[in-house]
Amino acid sequence: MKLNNPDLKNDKKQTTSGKKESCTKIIQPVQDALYVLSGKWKLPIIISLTYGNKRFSQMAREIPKITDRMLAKELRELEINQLVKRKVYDSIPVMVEYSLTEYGKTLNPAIDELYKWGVQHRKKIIGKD
Amino acid sequence: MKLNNPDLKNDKKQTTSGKKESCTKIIQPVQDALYVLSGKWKLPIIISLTYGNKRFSQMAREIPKITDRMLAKELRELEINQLVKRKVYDSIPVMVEYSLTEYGKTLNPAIDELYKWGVQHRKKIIGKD
DNA sequence: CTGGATCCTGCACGATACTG
DNA sequence: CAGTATCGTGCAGGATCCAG
Repeated sequence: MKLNNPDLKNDKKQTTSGKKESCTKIIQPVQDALYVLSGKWKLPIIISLTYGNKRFSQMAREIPKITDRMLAKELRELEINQLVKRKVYDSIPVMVEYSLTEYGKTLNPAIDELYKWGVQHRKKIIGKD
Repeated sequence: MKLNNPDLKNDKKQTTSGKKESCTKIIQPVQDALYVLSGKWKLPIIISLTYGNKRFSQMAREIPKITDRMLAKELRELEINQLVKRKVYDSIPVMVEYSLTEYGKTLNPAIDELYKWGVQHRKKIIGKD
């Protein structure tokens, strides 16, 4: 299982607004983030968990159109990347509770901005159709 | 050429922090955003352009590992989605200048958060290797 | 210099069936 | 309930060559 972006290499501080420095310094960390969040379902899963700990079937119901296979697969990757925690209760039948790790919660500001942009974008697209 | 997320449908206001409402209301706009930004290169291209208008070959040099084919393809999609402007100068040889539209610039906050998270993440990963 | 045309490959993702 | 196993497929994206 691949854990890290194979291109991980350098490091530097900077913010996207203002400075003139080489944009590749910005691009690399963004690509690192995209790598961990890659795929169609990781952000939806994370969002689902920011609204409370959930069980597998609960998430499967809440996330539109996701399949069991993809849910299981992406949850596994998110767990490996320590964004998601998995807790098994030895009841019958088995019950599994998923939750965000503290690290996972640090994605919240980024998700929030994406959400806000998405809302605007949706308005723009629907408006002119 | 597909322009819009085929699942475009509803709309509502909300922010990711705080409220209790159904998370699917959050998921949909985020997926809309991801749809427009999909692929390995769209954000890197946009970032490159937030640091100034660029010509094709300039971007090809600045964005690590991108191929001419992908650069052309993704620029086309970004132009269709009105995030990027394309201006042709009738010189010999032809010169083309790309720039962000005002709309494209509205992605800045989201990119900035992704960048900040990416920097932290890179530190975390490199730290424990 | 700015791309387009072709060819090729892997893998992301879906569908369906099955299990402890 | 919480997944796994298997199969099939499209398409994203790389490599290479060509063109106005």
